[in-house]
Amino acid sequence: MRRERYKWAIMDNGQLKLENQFCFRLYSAARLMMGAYHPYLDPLGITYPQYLVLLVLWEQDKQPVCDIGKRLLLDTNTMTPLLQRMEKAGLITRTRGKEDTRQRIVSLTKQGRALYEQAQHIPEDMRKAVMMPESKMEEFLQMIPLLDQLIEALKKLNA
Amino acid sequence: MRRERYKWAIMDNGQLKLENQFCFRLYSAARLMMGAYHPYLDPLGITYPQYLVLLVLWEQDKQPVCDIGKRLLLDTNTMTPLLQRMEKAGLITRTRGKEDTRQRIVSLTKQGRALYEQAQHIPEDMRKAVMMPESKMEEFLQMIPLLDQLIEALKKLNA
DNA sequence: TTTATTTATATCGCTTGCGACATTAAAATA
DNA sequence: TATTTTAATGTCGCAAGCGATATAAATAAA
Repeated sequence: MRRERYKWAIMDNGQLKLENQFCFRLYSAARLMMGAYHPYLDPLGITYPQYLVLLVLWEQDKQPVCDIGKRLLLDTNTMTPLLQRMEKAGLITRTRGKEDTRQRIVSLTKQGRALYEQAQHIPEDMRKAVMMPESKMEEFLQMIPLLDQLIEALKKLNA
Repeated sequence: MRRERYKWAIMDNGQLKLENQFCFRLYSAARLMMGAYHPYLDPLGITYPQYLVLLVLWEQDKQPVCDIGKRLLLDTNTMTPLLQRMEKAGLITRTRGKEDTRQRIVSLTKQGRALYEQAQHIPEDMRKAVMMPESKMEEFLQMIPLLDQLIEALKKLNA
């Protein structure tokens, strides 16, 4: 009994409590945020990761799998099945690279390109839905450079 | 051509670019952060979500599934299989509730409790590994109240 | 030019996460 | 008490993620 209390005193400073877990907050916020996209992505028939792929392709069509993966920080073991599903859904095509025959060039179909118009309102709608008091916006945006720093540090760490 | 440019001008203000996606940052940071836990969780033979369950049980043993789920913001369709795997791994037991026979009371096994000691160093190790310059710590911690606000807003939104 | 190495993609297996739905028991209401 | 509603758990199916591993093509090195 006394040993238990002693152990607590020297070992546990509360860092193993859920409330003190920075990562849990990140993990929860990310999950809930993806959930908040549902009302806007369901009508388009796409998931959030598929939306991310489309964002990349809308910026620049006809990219090899690895380039898209680099933007999204996802490896091919995630990208390939994801893209296969999008191909089956008629949003993209995957053709062999001409110069580098190993590559798969991902291109938007007419349908995939058409979704761009329907997606226009999403960022604004999400902003309104989530960061309800408009005044809070600036506070939330403060996180962006911090998240970017964190991501850069983690990219190196996981490399 | 001119129509394209016009459309761009009125519809696209760059919000559909990946760099302007707040959620993508959250999503990436959360994934990379979980990846950063691997070196510390693999030796314990647990995954990050399993670690979260243990955090909750280490705070308070013998809880029904729904209470753990409420803490982790996860529904039973996620919790049940997760707990079944943890039971199979010998970390917990799942017994029927006495007062409320619908409930499954989740209890730590000796093995599950023993992991508490081995987990003591994890928070500090993660901090050192990820937020490398100690000076940056305070900046990162600024995100906590903002993430909490965001999570609360999203909980209501997804409810 | 062989040979070794790296790169791009893919497959397999397993854990999560979650929408949809089913089941049973507790609680509330008629 | 009988009935309705709610709550706790579970199953099913599918989309992600990701470690491990395979394959083939491009590149570098010997």
